[in-house]
Amino acid sequence: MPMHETLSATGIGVSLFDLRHTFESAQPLTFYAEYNAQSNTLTYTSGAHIINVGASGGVEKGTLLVVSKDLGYSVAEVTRRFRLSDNMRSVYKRISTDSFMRASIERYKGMRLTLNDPWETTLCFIISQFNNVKRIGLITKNVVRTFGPAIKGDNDNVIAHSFPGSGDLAHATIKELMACGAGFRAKYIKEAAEYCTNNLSLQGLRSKGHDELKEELMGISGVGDKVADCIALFGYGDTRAFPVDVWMQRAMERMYFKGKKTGVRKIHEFADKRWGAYSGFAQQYIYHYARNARIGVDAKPRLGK
DNA sequence: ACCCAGGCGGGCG
DNA sequence: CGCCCGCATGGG
Repeated sequence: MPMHETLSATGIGVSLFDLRHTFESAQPLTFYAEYNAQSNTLTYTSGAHIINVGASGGVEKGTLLVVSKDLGYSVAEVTRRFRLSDNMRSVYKRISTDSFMRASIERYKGMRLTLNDPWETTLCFIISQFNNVKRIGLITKNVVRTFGPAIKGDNDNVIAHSFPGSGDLAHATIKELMACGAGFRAKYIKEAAEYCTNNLSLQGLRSKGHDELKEELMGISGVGDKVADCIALFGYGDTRAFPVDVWMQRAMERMYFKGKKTGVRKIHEFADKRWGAYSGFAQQYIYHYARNARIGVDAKPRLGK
């Protein structure tokens, strides 16, 4: 009879932190974590660990309550995952380049970039292609439930699944992946899993610079320029990365190119010149604002002064 | 019914 | 190179 492991908890002081905006801004945790808006709490897995995070207090100054069976691991995990060492005051100073950016920062103040496992990020964003946020989450959770190693509770009952590693998916069949709803991405998922298990060490790319990192990532089946930017940003913390999806393209054209059709290359050049190593932060604020305000679809954004 | 979604691979010019 | 097309599927 194993000793009953009890949960323990501790609080971390945070400033300029908003759990809801962070969760809702279509980063990897959006696709496989569980968020409770009522209690402002988030539950997710990290390896075989189950982590519970609750945010309280204000956005300017608040507390992150961490609850788990292994506090040492979990506090380190939360600190890394939510990039708590980012000084948002200086980030905002660096990306407040115009009234649109100031409006987005004001509206989504405290939204953070997250830093996730490279393979988890790769899988999430292969699933993301030509897809919408709700269905990305649906498919990702199906894949986790189907292929992720079981996490068992005190009664030996399955209470959750770890995120499946590339090795767990390398032997998946197309049929099984289709049953998860992956559609035409099933082939990409299988090929990417095989490649990242047998031919490429994602962990080994951590020391690469922006350009070489993207180039290596684009060697993975189902990973093109945009998905490579997402993996670089959310999986490696490469904040020079500036993913341009359809929402970003429309918003950038509307806000910075007088509404004219503009190629992704030009948009990248513009972002790099304007925000440099902070482009990834700028991107997240532009993306989240654009998607919620439906910029370029059916509404005009209201700008601050 | 119709259009769209955090795009990519492949084929063609 | 760049351009163009098909692609599974469910939400709005």
